[in-house]
Amino acid sequence: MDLPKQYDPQATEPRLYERWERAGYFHEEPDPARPPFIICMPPPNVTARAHLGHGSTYLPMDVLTRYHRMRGENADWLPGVDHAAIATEAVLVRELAKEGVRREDLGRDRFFERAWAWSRTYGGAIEAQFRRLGFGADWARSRFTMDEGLSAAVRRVFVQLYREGLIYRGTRLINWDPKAKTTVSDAELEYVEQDGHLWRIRYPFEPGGTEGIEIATTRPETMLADVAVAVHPADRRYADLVGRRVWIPPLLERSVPVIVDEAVDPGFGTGALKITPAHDPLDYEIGTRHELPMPSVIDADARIASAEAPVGPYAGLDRFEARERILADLQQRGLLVDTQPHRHSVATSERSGAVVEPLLSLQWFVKMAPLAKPALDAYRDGCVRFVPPRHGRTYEHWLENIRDWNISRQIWWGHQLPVWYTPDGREIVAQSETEALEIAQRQYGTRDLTRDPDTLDTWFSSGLWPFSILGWPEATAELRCWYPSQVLVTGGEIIFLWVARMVMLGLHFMRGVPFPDVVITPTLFDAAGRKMSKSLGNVIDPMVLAEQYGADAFRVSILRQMRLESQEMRYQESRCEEARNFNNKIWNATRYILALPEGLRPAMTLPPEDALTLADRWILTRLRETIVATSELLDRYDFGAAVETIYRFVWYEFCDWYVEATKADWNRATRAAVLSFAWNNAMRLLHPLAPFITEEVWLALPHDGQTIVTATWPDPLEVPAFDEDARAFAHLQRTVERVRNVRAEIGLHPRERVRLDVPANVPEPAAALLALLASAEMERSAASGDSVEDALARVSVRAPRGVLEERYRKQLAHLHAEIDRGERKLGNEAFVAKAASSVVAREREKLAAYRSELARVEAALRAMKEPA
RNA sequence: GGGCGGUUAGCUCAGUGGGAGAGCGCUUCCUUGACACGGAAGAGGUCACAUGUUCAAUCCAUGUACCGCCCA
Repeated sequence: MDLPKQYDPQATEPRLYERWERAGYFHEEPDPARPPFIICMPPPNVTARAHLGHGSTYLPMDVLTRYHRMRGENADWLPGVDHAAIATEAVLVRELAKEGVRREDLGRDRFFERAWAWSRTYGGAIEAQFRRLGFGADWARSRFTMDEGLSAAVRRVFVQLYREGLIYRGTRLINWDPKAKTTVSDAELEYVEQDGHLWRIRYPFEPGGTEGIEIATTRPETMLADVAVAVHPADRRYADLVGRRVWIPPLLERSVPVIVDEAVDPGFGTGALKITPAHDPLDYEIGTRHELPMPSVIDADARIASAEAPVGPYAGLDRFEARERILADLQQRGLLVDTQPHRHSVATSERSGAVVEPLLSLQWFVKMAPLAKPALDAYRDGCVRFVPPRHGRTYEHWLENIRDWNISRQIWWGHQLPVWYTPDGREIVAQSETEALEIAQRQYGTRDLTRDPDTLDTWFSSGLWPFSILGWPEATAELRCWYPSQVLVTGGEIIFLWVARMVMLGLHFMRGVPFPDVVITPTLFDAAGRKMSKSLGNVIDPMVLAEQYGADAFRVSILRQMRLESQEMRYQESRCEEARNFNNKIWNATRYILALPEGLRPAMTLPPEDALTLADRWILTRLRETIVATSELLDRYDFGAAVETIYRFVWYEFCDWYVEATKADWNRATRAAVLSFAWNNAMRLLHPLAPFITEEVWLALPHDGQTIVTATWPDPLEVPAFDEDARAFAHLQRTVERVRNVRAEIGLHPRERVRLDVPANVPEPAAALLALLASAEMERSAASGDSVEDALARVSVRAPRGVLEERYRKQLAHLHAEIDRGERKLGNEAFVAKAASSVVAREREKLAAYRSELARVEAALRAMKEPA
């Protein structure tokens, strides 16, 4: 076989993936005879393109599914796409605007058709990218949150929760996104630090008066809707002002009372807080407590407008224009006392980036407390476990401070509420229009219904994901076998947005948690520790990396950096290069094996144990240990350590030592079988992490079956281990290093041979190996030392006296220091008395070893000084 | 303001109550018949700081400083 010197992933990867998918290796049917291993893919947005973050979040799922598939489980990774209501609608509205068309001109039905068409076109894009990265999801089962089945599940859940009293309609303070013209939930806010101002403003006791109370605010435009000024009850500065009335500037057309409330922070600003219940969450709470009126002065376009309070000349102004005008007027009236720069967090919409305006509005809500309780209990009872565990705190904290969830959105793309109204405003909630009409006829004697135009928050449908994609509410085999799934893998930022809601809804509708384990993956940053963002220009496109270095290299580069406990990960592109080099190393080791002159037998069997050489025994022992360690690490979701373990075995043990050892003549009889056996096993261990190159190599070597994808996971019991021989080989390694060390000190050219005196009781194969690996010529000297290890330690290098003497002196200094340390430690009565006996014993052993080493070095030094 | 995490070699990060580690980078040598996307040898760290617990602390506890994430 003639293989190129360098591995070419670009030519290999797409070809292999196509074959895998066509052969259906990623597809499974529910099979109660085997343990299930199910992962529901967090559905990426239909608008999304693969970015580096998908690497850290989605790669572990692929690794786990592939690993469990190889273990013979009923393993399936269920993919899908989310309809991303606000983001998609924004894209479509922009597209329409280019054609000069408004959403309303098109009409709801045609808009909906267009959104569907758009989703069909772009929804596949990210799945194609995932394929390029080697993700082995069961694409035939891919679902879209807008599919008919999933939509039916959404209606069913809405109707049931409504009938249970867990969904209601009411007027509450909500977060209004004035750009997207819709509500957004608390969880969709992003708090952005901004430079603003803190203005001190005097509210006079009399219009035109100079006496009054000073308040501090960052939002003067909301003054128009003020209904009170509040101070802390214990704040003595204002005690005698409580109960008085002050006039609201700048119009001075209304007066409001000074009240007390515990929620006021006396240390912030002046300690006096203006209360605007209709435009601030804290003020809303205070207003509710004190039963204050709640006039609104800002409309859905974020402009000043009101029928409930005078807004004077500001009517029609944008909220930020109004702020400037009001400040100017306050200044003119002498009511603006002070202006300070002030940095604070401003709530913005995650989707549109607009500054969110709290508004009072009639909306639909889910009553969360009754759903949160079981979700909290499930966590506390250990039915839901977070990895790493500390993330459980976030989950707990959110559920303990749960607030009702605003689920209605004023957009068209999404699941329209299954709610109809009679002409006199009674609400009917039903699975279908037919059912709604029946109810209307029966209860209210009318068939004149209007459907609520709002749609549901996208997260409402994703909350049902773990069972809706299995066919719920139909009683499918998938639902029976595959609920709950085995593990959820996702990013920390959606623990409450998504994870907690899935648990709540899973418990409520399926009577069980949707997954026992939740693995939270780290957030990706650039090498300098900055978040990746387009504006910073530091984003790295995984597709570019895959093209440049290969998908395997990209995968290994990410997985290798993942640490179980860390919450952030700095990505360095150099890691990708290293991983590519690693793949090239694998490739070339394979070339070596395939080019062995004696050839490979097609069957993958090991020679009889008594034929195995020292090196064979060592690499097989290490292989077994590596299999055990890798399996344990994958079971614990410790991907970084798993990669590291295999990496070490492949490069530093198999390639650097074993392959080199097989170049010795005495190793010829067994090497072909051991090389192909160990390499076959190593490829299987590595396959979940780097699927492509392992398949390519596995197919080229002796193997059983059609593909490594469904090959069995290596079994440590099928690999013989020889602990004692492995230790002897390790001693040989140390001896080789020692000799190389001296060579370097002498400055010997690599091709020049160094001469060694090797004690006669070092067995011939070991001596030959030593000579090969250290590039030495040996002469046998008298047997010495009572074990092979000891004899190896007595191997001596022939080198100029000065070099050796220098070397011995360094060794002596080191040994004296170690012996001194050990003697002091063992001489300490407290240590011997109180330390664990095993620790003391180990110290004694170490001391004895150092002493005999010292004797050996001293003898060598003496022998060298004696004239021959 | 609340919660959580980090500070170990130039960089990115492992790690353990008992002799400081890896990869990259750096220095020197090497086109040895798998691989220069390679091989060999080497330099480099008072494990942020302070106090405490302990026979023993980089590791445990408390505090300080700085950095970051999430939430309000």
